Amino acid sequence: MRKKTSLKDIAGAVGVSTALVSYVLNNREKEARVNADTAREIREAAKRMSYHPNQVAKSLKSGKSLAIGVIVADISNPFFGYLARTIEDESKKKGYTVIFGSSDESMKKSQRLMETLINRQIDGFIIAPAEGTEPQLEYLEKANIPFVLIDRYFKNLETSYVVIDNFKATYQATGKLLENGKEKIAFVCYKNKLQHTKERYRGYVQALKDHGKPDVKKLICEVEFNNSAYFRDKFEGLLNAPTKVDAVLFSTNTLSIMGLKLVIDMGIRVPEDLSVFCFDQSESYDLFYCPISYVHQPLEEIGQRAVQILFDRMSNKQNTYQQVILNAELVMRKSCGK
Amino acid sequence: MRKKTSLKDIAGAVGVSTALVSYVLNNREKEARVNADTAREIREAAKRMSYHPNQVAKSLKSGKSLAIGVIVADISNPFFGYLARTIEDESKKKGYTVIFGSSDESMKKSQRLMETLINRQIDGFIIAPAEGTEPQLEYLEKANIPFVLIDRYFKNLETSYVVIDNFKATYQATGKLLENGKEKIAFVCYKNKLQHTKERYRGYVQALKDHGKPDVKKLICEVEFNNSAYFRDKFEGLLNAPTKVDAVLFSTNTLSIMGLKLVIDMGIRVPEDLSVFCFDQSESYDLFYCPISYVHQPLEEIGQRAVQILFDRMSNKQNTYQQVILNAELVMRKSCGK
DNA sequence: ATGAAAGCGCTAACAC
DNA sequence: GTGTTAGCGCTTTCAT
Repeated sequence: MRKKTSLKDIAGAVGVSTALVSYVLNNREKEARVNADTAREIREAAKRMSYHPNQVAKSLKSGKSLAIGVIVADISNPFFGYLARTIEDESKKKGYTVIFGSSDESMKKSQRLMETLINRQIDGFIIAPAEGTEPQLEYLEKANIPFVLIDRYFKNLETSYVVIDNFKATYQATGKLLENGKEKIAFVCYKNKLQHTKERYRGYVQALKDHGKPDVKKLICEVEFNNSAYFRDKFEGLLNAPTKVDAVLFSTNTLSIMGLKLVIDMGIRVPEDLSVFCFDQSESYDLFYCPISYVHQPLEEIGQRAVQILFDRMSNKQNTYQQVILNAELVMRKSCGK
Repeated sequence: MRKKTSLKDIAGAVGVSTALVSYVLNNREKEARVNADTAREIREAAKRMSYHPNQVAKSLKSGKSLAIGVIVADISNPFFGYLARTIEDESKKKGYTVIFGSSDESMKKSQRLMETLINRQIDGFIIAPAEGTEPQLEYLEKANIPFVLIDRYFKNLETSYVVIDNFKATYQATGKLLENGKEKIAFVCYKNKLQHTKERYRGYVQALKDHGKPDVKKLICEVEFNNSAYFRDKFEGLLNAPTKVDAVLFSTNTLSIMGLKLVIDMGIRVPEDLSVFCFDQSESYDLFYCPISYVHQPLEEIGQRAVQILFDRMSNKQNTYQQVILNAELVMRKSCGK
């Protein structure tokens, strides 16, 4: 069993042309008015010879790959894993295959990934874009390859996207901590120029300002990606500083986890010594000794909407940009004190 | 900018044949003795016209897709997410694209996934096989499509695989609990016939038997996949039973997490009231109020070895089956009492 | 109701 | 050194 069965093999076996076989196996026998008996014979032969249509040949012919590319920062991060899973399920329903790739927030890797997928004639993209990837998106635009951004977007680029209202999310979370009487609320975020990062930052700052606390410089801890040693230093420094932080708001799930580990290591008690507000979701928020309050993103809806928008675009049902801003939900637990 | 540039377009622009363009852009100008100037012109034109080789056409021609398929239970489960990430990175190094899919431990979904990927002319598979998928693997074998199993394998099927010594893992973990003086050690596992499940079960039972405790019936909690209500009932029942369990060994990460949540809800103190030993890895094992002991699988090595074996097979360097059994590592923390 | 044939983009054997 | 051409497996138009 070396070689795969092709349409031609079946045609030969049944004694008809490949055209007929093609019609029948694509269930288009009616419109092609194929004889019912011939059709049956073809189907039987296909089954008997265990025929599998060659999607590569189909794609070459049709110009459609029936595949979409999904670029996230890291598929092993549960945040993206869950998003990816939703996208996978949703796309499968429409007969599409999904090809995932991790960019590690790197422009270079994102570029390579995108090229690979473009070479594979991907029909569309769903992307959580890394910093500085605007030109890559502009290229997609120029090349007329539909795409939808998730999680982040670029202010100066008109695209479709599905994100949450990040400003509101941190504004409200900070507000809750303030309501609970916290005076020195720290904010931990990544250092980058991505829209979602900036919005979360703005939301936090604005909330403090609106409560007569414009002096935030010493409360903010900006750290680099993929550098946990740096994070440790920086955050430990903040907690030990004379500022005497009494609450902290983490702006992503990875930061939250790293932060909580350090909190344990330092023997800091939550919420007695420190109130904590996290972001995204994690099993750990339930398992930490003090149940963690967090900003919950509707990942399933984000994935579904992104797929919907992409498919509308790909099928030309919709050729305007769609911009969806969803609300995050504050899940209140004991960790933000009282 | 509607249509993509093809070899022919470049050939036309430069005024040469497509053959030359093909040689040059595949860096085979030497062996084809292409004029250096012509080569330069071709490269320039390719760049100028932003040429991207059509991988679909290449695949059709060559019969190789330069893609491998990876089937796991659920890409959103960090265990598989991490494994997937390793496989992605490793494959990318060799110029291959990876297509992931989640089977949800369902034979049907696994079957559909496999067909989709076969239609796409995938060059090889890495699979964490679901229960009852032996026929699917036999089909791959017959169709001469290379594959490597990970995490699980089938005793009655000769295949390549990379797994851990599951018997030893639970045997040793149970041993540690016994050493710590635990008398009634419960075991929580999924109810299925997969080899890794059975081995973990056997390891636990054997350890108790070797310590003169052959009576394990009342200590074992077997639960169904994707049924957390069922788990809750069953496990809560076990903890409340007159048996008075003083330790519990969970046999997967998902069971561990569900179990720990219940332990918290029930107000059981670890390790005072109950010692706990978990499986796989999770951020939560560090963040639980009592650091959790666990059986750690070398995920990175599993992924790397699987990719290596698959590529050796695909390049015909190796046409025998490779069976790798790695050791898991016991990470000892406070949760297993003293 | 069915078949012949062109062509999707690319490679490679062969001719010149 | 370079061009011509067949063909990978499939779809689809046009004859018959």
